[in-house]
Amino acid sequence: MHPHFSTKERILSAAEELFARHGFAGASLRQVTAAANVNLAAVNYHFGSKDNLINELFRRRLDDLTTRRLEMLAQAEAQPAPTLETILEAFVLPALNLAGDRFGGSAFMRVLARAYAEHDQTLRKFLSENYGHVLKRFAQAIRPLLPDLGKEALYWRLDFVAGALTYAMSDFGAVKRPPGRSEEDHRRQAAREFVRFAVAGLRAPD
Amino acid sequence: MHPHFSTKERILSAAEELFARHGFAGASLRQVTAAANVNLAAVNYHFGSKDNLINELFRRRLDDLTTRRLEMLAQAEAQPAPTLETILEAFVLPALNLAGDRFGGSAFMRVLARAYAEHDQTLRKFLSENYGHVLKRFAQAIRPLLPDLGKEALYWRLDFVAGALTYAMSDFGAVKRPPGRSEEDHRRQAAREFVRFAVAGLRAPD
DNA sequence: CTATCCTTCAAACGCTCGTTTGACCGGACG
DNA sequence: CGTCCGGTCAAACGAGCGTTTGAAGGATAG
Repeated sequence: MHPHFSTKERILSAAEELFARHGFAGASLRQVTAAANVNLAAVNYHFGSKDNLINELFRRRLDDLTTRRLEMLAQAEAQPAPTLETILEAFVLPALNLAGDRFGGSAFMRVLARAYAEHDQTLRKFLSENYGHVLKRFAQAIRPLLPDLGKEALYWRLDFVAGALTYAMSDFGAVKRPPGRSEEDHRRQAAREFVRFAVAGLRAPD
Repeated sequence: MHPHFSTKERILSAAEELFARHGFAGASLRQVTAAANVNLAAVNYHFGSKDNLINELFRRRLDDLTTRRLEMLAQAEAQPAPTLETILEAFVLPALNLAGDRFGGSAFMRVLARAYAEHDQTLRKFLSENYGHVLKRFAQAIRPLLPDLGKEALYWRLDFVAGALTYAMSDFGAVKRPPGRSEEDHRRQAAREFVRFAVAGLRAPD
């Protein structure tokens, strides 16, 4: 990789870290450009506005993430007898790999958790229009594997699963990484625990 | 709006709604005081600062919530053979009652969801210092009922349970109340679905 | 060489932010 | 009566906000 990062890339990375830490309204463009060692006006030159910078920040990561998720889902469904585990792993593992990305991936996961809590219309509209189909696609894949579950009960539980995943990704919880364990192992452990928990919860008798 | 409420209460309620919608940094004191029909300076007079207003906002709801949770937990443990279901109900029902509170309860749940995404030190420190003991208390109660589960796995799963509950109860979940059903019944149904899901998830093999 | 285009820069534009100030009101109390 | 005092008020404070501007690089093409 080229040792020198472009102005756009440095802005995106700095914004990712600062938005993760202080929120979209809480981190200013002056903080972002200072952290990126870039002139203040560069944001409006390259991205047009702060709102659009936020959109591009999501696009940079989510395009790749959704592609990989749908690829893994297709692989899972191509097998003769798809299991709930493999489908949930298709959802979780790409996010896990992104979170483990060498530069900024985990910061992006925290930004994503903020986006879920965000009720502001602009960002929610952008995300649901561009990436809303992925969740529906996974819901369709899970439905035939839980034939005894009522439609309403399934929706309840998918809500619970989404909440638990978001919560786990935002790294706020009581579980701290033990001193002797690597960050990589900690994430892998989280994914293992999550899939096990979610599968059992979804399979509970109606 | 509600002229018989005190200035402090009107500020807290307006702040709850606006912080839920726009975040702590995204909603200004001018918006809050305008919505509360109160002078701008009233916030600093009654609360000292915006940060402290946020703290008091959490204190108003969480003091009562944790008290009721611990009361119900004590009742569950007083029975000859406590079950996972009754213990989880002690955690869930008070939160659901709060969410269904006639004025502002659901807005507070959305604020709470934002607090989970918040990585800023001030709010996190306040919450963990004042209310962190509750989750530990429930963990102690649940532990003997899941003797085969490792300590770390238990904490992971309680994290998932708390996250699922929080996100399910802020109103951006998929499940809306059907027209023919009362709010009370809807809440009861939600509790049933959640406890069933959470019990199965906790009981998953380690 | 000059001309062109893309990018960077310091400076400034209105505007909104959280907070502070000092005056003013109205009931309580001697 | 006058004094006090918790509460409310309009106004202002300095700082920081997102965005815009116009000039200045710097590489490339003719």
